[in-house]
Amino acid sequence: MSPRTTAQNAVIRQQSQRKIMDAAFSLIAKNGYEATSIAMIASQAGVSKGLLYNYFDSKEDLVKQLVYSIIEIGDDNIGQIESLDPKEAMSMIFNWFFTEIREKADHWRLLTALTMNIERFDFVHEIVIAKMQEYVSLLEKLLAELGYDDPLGEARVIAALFDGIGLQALIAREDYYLNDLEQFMLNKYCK
Amino acid sequence: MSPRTTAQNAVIRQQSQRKIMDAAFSLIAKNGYEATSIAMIASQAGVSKGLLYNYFDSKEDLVKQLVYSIIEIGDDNIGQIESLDPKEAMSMIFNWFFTEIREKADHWRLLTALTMNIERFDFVHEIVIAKMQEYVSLLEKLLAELGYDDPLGEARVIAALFDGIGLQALIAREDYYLNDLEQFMLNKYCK
Amino acid sequence: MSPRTTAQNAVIRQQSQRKIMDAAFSLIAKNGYEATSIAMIASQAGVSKGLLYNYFDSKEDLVKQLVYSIIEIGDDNIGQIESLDPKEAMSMIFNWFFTEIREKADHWRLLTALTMNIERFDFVHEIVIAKMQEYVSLLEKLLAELGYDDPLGEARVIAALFDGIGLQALIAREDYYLNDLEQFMLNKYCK
Amino acid sequence: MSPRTTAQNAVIRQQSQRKIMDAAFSLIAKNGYEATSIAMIASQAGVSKGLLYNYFDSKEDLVKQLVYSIIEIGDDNIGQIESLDPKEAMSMIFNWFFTEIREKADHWRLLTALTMNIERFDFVHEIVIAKMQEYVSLLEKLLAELGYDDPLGEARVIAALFDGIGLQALIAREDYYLNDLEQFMLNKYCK
DNA sequence: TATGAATGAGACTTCATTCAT
DNA sequence: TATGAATGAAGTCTCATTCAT
Repeated sequence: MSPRTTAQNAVIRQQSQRKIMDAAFSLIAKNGYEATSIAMIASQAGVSKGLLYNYFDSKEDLVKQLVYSIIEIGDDNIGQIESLDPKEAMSMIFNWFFTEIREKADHWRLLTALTMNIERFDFVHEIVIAKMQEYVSLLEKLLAELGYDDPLGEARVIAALFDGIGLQALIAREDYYLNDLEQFMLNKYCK
Repeated sequence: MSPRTTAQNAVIRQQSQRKIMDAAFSLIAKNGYEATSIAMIASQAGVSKGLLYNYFDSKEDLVKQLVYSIIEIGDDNIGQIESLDPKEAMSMIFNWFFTEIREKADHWRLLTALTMNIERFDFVHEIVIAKMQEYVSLLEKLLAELGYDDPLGEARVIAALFDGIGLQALIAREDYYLNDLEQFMLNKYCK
Repeated sequence: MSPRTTAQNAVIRQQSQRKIMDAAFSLIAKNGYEATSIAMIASQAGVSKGLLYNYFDSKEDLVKQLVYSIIEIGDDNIGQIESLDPKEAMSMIFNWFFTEIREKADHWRLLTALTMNIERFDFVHEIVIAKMQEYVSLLEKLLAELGYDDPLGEARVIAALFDGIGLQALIAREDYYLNDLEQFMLNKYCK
Repeated sequence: MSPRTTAQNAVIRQQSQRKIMDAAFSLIAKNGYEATSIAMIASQAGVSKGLLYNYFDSKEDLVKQLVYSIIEIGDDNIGQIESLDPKEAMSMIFNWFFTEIREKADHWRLLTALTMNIERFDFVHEIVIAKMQEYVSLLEKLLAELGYDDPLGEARVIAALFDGIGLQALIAREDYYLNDLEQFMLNKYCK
């Protein structure tokens, strides 16, 4: 019997990696990094502990790859926005944000949880801060075009608001008044 | 050696408990729950590990008591505010908030970090949500008195803003533009 | 009930350390470093695995302390020899060596085994080489005084002989002809 | 694709086995038995881990076969020597020994290292002792013919010397005075 | 014959907790 | 009240070995 082909192996490898990363993602998002053990991840992924180390150098490495895969997904949004007229752009940003919060709550949860762990995962920290800066700049530009008195101050407030809403949504879950907040903000900034 | 009186013992007990909780607080706020060991706490408190278990049933119990003690400290502020005129009250709340962020960053850090660990410390979760609700109600009342159109919506925004600013201040540390934000908000809501 | 006194604790600590080091010593001398697990050491010492780490930072640290304790024991012999007349001195060195081989075979075994592990325990390596050099120098001096043609060459031969006999004794155990060799060498060099 | 003939298969088998044993040899000689993993051996041999288990029952079995193959290589030397005149024979043995030490240091290293692991590889132990005995007998015969007083004692000394020099050469590496020792011994025993 | 993904026992180590004193 | 030596469960990670292909 001949051995598996390279292509077959590639498929198998990718499937296993996917299973492990999915398990790691949901568990860490729910319980945090320290409270999630390799044994739990392997068990939820339906593989042996050992296999995990075929694909990731360490628990830390697994989390890093997890973060990178999440970040990549969210990356291409800003470019599209720059060309729109300011009001539409604002409205699009808000829409994007609330959609994100609703549909990818776990991404936020994971990143927020890891950001707290500054000592160990300062690269997440760096990334998150950089992202935030980027959004503040974009908002500032739009708000200036819309004629606001203090566009930078206002942009910072909106950025803080995003973080706060994200955090609250994370904590409150089910019954959080996301819709109300969204309406309120659209009225305030995009009317 | 005459035995200690009951009163003396009570004093000793309280001092030891205080030392332990202070040590636990500063260590956990800095390094997180999982990264802080009982040995570290006992060592920094200057007591033995054994003694710690005279006063607290477990590490988890110690953290619970810690959280309760922090929450209590912050509790008596709301009462004083109710009697003021709305503008002063708003201004006082903002002032209280920014002072809190500046001077008790560690309290925030601890609570936020624990809140992430929902599975294990869901009581923190409950408390934090209840507090938030309380503040939203107070703000709503004040904003209504100040004639805002949608006082509830606005109150929720402010509450989210507080959380967001708190989170960002936590993450960004040194160079965060707290002063600018404070001025901006005072201008906006208390002028 | 009052806690143990410092002195009591010191005794307890020393006893436990002794038990652990003795167990580690005999097991590693017999099986080698890699083939001896912490679990085996703890079990033979009659303590828990955890206790071992109260006294030693790591398995490697345990071995280092083991080696240092062995080396210290053997250290004070050379000084006493220098003052004797050459023949007596030679005889004393031989006597010391054969006694050592006979009575502390396990010391030799441990050091030889670790010396093989150059990558990990190069400090043993260094120590062993330095010791060897020291002995060669001493022997050279004595042989020169005894009128040998090539005292350095002869000293090197004797040093190699010591190592060879040590190694063979290690390997052959029970039935090795140590006595015969001792007689032969005393006749040859100290007559 | 016509199936391979039995003969072709035999060739392939032997080549693969050779590659594996060569890799195992160089790695274990360098790093020791425990520090050399099956994965390393397979990788250096350019075959899969699975294939290795087609030819060897276990890691231990691989090492055994390795040792046997090394021993066999060294085996045919003694026969040739018996017919020479004693002085030439002695000189030849010495020459053979020093050549061995110089050019096949890795063989020595491997055997010595394994010999230390008596528990696990006692067969190496047995073999080495038997060899040693054989050489002692041969030397004794030659030394008797050369008229030495105590040929057995002298033979044992030479055997021990060989072991000692081998060990020291192993430990000291680069700067060891092999040449000096060789000259010294040739002068002493073959002049 | 040959591959390498997968397993699982076992290695070292940490740490909350207990208990004799 | 107070100590700290001792425990043991659980954590991360390694690696010889198996097996479907």
